Amino acid sequence: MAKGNPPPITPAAFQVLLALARGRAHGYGIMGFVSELTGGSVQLGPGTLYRTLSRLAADGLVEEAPDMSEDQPHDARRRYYQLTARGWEAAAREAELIRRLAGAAAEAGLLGRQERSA
Amino acid sequence: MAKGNPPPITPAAFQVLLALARGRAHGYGIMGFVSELTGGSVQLGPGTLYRTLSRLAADGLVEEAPDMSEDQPHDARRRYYQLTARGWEAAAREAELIRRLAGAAAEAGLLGRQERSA
DNA sequence: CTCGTTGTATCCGTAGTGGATATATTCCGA
DNA sequence: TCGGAATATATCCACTACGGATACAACGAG
Repeated sequence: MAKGNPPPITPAAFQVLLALARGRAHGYGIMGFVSELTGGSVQLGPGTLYRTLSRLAADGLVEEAPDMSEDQPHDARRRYYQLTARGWEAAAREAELIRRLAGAAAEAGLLGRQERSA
Repeated sequence: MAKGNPPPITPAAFQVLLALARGRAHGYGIMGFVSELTGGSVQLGPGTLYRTLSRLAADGLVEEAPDMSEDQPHDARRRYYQLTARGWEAAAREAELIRRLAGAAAEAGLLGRQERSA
């Protein structure tokens, strides 16, 4: 599972990691979260989603969670996933890059001139 | 050139648009800018760069600039590009999305807990 | 029991990416 | 001024990610 060199994080993979950073979730829930977060401008199809999940699991960045929903009636179809420690690190690394891009965009005047101290 | 529906902005395309948002530049300069901005974690190969530039130009998001360097000895090889109005809008739209992702990452605790008012 | 919905999984065509290669121009040292 | 290294653009090819279609299992409502 765990590989020596850090595998590259694709855009879709980051969306999944970001969704799971807020807590464990199942595939369908991730789809909804991404669509909602991005206002519908990013929509993961089932193909992309489940293949991405499989690849992230194979790389040891996410792992299947034992399904803890006690208030829900327990849906046997759902498969819950959560971040591993390595997954969290990878997500944080990528998030830092995203933040830098957003900063550069702000400096270039692309954003509505947010208050930026520096 | 200009198309009816807004063409999707690929990751590489956004890097190029972001670089050009700071001012006109030539291909090789864009490569260096992207590599420097991202600390080397993102590197556009020549294939990706020039194909992306061609596609952006065909979509009317960038256009060739007439080369205005007066202090430089004028290098005839260089081809300068700059954003069009539509290119700026597309870049701004994409930058807004990036900013939202960064915000979500911060809320999830992925970033080093930057000061966020809300 | 039956039907529509939820949820997961796989397949396939398309497109973006990255690296190698080719070629022309400029710069610099001998 | 001659030649070689570096700069800069451009194209080609293999690989992989992506998106949509499709299939199928399990749940809930009537």
